[in-house]
Amino acid sequence: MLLRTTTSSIRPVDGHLAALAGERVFCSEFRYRRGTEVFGEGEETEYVYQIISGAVRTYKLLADGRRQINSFHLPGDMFGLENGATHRFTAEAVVETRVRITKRRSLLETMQQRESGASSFLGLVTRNLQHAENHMLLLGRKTALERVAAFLLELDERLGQPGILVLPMSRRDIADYLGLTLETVSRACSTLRDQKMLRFEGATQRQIVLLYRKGLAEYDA
Amino acid sequence: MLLRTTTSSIRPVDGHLAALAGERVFCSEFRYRRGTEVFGEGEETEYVYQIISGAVRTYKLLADGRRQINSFHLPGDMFGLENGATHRFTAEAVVETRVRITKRRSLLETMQQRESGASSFLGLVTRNLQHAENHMLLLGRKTALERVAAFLLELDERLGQPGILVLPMSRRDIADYLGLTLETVSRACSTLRDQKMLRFEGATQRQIVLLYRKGLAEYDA
DNA sequence: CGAACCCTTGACTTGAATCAACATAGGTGG
DNA sequence: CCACCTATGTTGATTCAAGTCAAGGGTTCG
Repeated sequence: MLLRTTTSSIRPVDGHLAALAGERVFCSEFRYRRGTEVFGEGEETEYVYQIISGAVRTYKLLADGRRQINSFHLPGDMFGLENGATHRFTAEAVVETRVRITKRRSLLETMQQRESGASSFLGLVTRNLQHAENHMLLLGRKTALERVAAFLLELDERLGQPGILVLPMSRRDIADYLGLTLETVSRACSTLRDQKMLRFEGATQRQIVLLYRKGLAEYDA
Repeated sequence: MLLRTTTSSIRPVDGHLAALAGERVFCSEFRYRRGTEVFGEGEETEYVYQIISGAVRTYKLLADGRRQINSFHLPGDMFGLENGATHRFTAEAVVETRVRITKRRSLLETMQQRESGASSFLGLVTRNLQHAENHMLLLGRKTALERVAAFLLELDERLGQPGILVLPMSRRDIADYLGLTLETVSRACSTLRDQKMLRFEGATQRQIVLLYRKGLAEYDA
């Protein structure tokens, strides 16, 4: 699945990845077209990725095609750094996405030399675990409306622009993240719109303005 | 909630916890009555625990009482060791449970002195994350029958005695782990019994003999 | 301009939840 | 040892939240 477009040959760059690993780590930039795979479940964990722009989804599949998206990765987020030798899920570009790539090996070596590096790695895994724990509560016990409200608040926090969401992912992606169907997600959004908690902006339904975050937070429970 | 019964004063013991942390770490044994809290969400992470006998559930609650059990901890398992300063969920004894307790501080210090110690801690967090990832797939996308089949296979693997399960937890606990109601869990067990995939043994419904694990694994998908 | 998506909405179906009744186990105290 | 009580578990009847099926409109892009 190497549909990568190299936009710059191997060179040192600044930013989180480089900062985390030290100046001597060399990174390169790649570009993934929407829908292309970054890595697959079971593949060797050779690289570590950081998103420059765009978005990536990581997911697991059941034999009959049912999909569960673990998480969305947005600009600034690192992903693909794992303890084991193989990836436990698939990563795909949600939209045209630029990523910074580093050899896992060189990053880990640099990490081990530094106190803060090791705790960064642990911190990364811990943050993922924490997110997973909260998501299990959502998937196991929340209603459709609560899930969608929680999703909107989560993305609102992560996308920078408070109150204004430009979602990179489709309703189907959201559904597979929240353990729902795309129709149910759509209906929940419409319900929240009717309740004046949000408003669609512009031509598409992917630009959302949050009008009453307190109300959403109450749904979030 | 300090209903602990000290069965031995502070003394060194062998076993995983001690082995992991080195001989110099002092542990003590405690006993928790069924239903008593080991630690609560938000409490300081002062101790690390390892189960000698019994079982512990860790869970999160919503405001209205809905509960999601993250995981069950069985003899040999460590729990309560976290990166942050506070626990992210509550831990309770499912049945009368004996645990070995160590001061988190002394364990972590000993860990930091050892190469293998640090990687053990990371390994622990990674295993938890991996379990959570699989559980999200279950909670988000599997049917009731698939969930119960997966649960039985998971416990079969972890309880040592292959094919023979003596469940320490109630149907309600199982339900709150699988994102179902206790009635649905009960019905699923009955269905699997009618399909000759399992058999109840003895007086209670908590002793289960797996008759056809291959069939269960197919449900697991 | 047409084709492929994406999203919404309506009608209906269904899997699991809820409500309810009952059986049995296990613990307690007389 | 038995009578009682509370926990727990099963099963049946019914309801309901979310899934499925279907139609139609809007955007995007080759």
